[in-house]
Amino acid sequence: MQYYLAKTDPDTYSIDDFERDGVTIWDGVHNYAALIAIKAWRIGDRVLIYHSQGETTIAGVAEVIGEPYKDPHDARGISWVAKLKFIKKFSPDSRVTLKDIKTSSLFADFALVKQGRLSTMSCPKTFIDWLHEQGVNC
DNA sequence: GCCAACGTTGGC
DNA sequence: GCCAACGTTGGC
Repeated sequence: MQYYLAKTDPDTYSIDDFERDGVTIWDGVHNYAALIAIKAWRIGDRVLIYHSQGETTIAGVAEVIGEPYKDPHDARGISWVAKLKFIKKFSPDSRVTLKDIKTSSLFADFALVKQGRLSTMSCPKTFIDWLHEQGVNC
């Protein structure tokens, strides 16, 4: 089971929207490097849902429940999408922030820090271990 | 194939 | 709301 991270602008689609929907098709990813991550998603993998606006935080967790497929609505045939199930959201005052991740200085090589505009990425195991140490139940 | 111009994203 | 970073596009 692999961990990934997916960014979303909470003004467009927040963890609360996701909680309400329960299941969603994760779409809107067009960037080549980000698509590599989506295409690698497999059923049972976990995806950390990250808010990329406002307080930049890890807001919750999702699970991949459908194999990725080409976005039928993308005229150019570039984008891929996959079905995600809402698992949990973290209470707003206990969320791990981008600042926390940066100040830990352990993850300077992590794409979240190094490649600011990448919208989906895989998470190194060291990062997940660190999250667990922070008390993040993911 | 290169690179300038342009558009978009994300962080603040 | 602004702007830096950087990915993408288009002209050559």
